[in-house]
Amino acid sequence: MKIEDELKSTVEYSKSKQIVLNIMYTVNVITERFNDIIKPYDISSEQFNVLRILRGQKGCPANMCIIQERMLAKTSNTTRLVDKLLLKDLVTRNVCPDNRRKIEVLITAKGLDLLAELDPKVQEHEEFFAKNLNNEELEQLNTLLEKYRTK
Amino acid sequence: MKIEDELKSTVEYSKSKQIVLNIMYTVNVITERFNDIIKPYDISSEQFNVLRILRGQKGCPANMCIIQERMLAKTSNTTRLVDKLLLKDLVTRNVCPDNRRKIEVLITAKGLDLLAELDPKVQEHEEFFAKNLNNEELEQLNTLLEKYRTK
DNA sequence: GTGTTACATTTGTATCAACAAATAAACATT
DNA sequence: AATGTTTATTTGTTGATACAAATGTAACAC
Repeated sequence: MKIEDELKSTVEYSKSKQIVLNIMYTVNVITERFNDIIKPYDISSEQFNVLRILRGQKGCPANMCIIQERMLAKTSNTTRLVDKLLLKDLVTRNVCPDNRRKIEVLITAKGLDLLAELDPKVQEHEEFFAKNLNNEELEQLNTLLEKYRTK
Repeated sequence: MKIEDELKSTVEYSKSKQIVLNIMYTVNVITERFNDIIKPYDISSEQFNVLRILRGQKGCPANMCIIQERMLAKTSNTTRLVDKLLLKDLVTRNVCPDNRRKIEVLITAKGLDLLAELDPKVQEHEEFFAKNLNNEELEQLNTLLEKYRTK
């Protein structure tokens, strides 16, 4: 469905405006569905994102800087995100012995269990939309997005 | 730049995960730049969005339902968004005489002036990214996004 | 070793978003 | 005309976000 119709617009947008609104709108569609998935598990999508980053570290502790640069939304407050995860025993947080300015954050077994439980649901979510495109189209979309955001 | 590199990932993602992260990341890149533009004007991007919807009404008042269904983020609180615009004299709000459950929201001359001032900057913003793609690629990207989010 | 700068993270504050519950008017039914 | 139902909007509350300023630590110059 055209973006003008999704947003019930009476006027047609320029190509470049269409793209911006189209991407923004698509994110909201994706996010809405994703939030439904993780809602029963009592974590936010950004908290989930941090957990996934920590798992990606494969046992190697991550400091705040590393988490920040791997997060989707760079403006999020990493400290308070980790605070929340700490309260739920999904991560541990310790001052780095080599450099006391740094913080070592690690995912716990409980955190890993939660991710393992979510994995199939998250995969299903990703494939729910991806199944609308064939393999070549998926490649194209990825490539176009990469090219689009070049600064 | 590949999404894995943007997010400094050590592992490669599945195609479907790439798309989700790619779209999410691209929105953040777009939004970050857009917020820089509107920041000096002391309105949020959602407030700007509501103003644009109201201008699109071409003098015809919009009620809350109409605004809501045309907004990008359907979960936003329209009442309080309009509150903020009202405080800045960018819109007017009146009870609809025909149906007192409804509210008639109109953009003011001041609101229209603000939009007129922002128009070239917003257009420049949209074209900043769009210029990375040729006309055919822009079409393709729009089409792929539409197809992708089919439910 | 003292002072300066850079780095890593936290905290304060004000604003904004999410979701459920509440209100209030219009419409339908008997 | 009283009753229940639907529609349109608002409000309460809790939690998240954004940005600036503050804190504490390390590194380096001299």
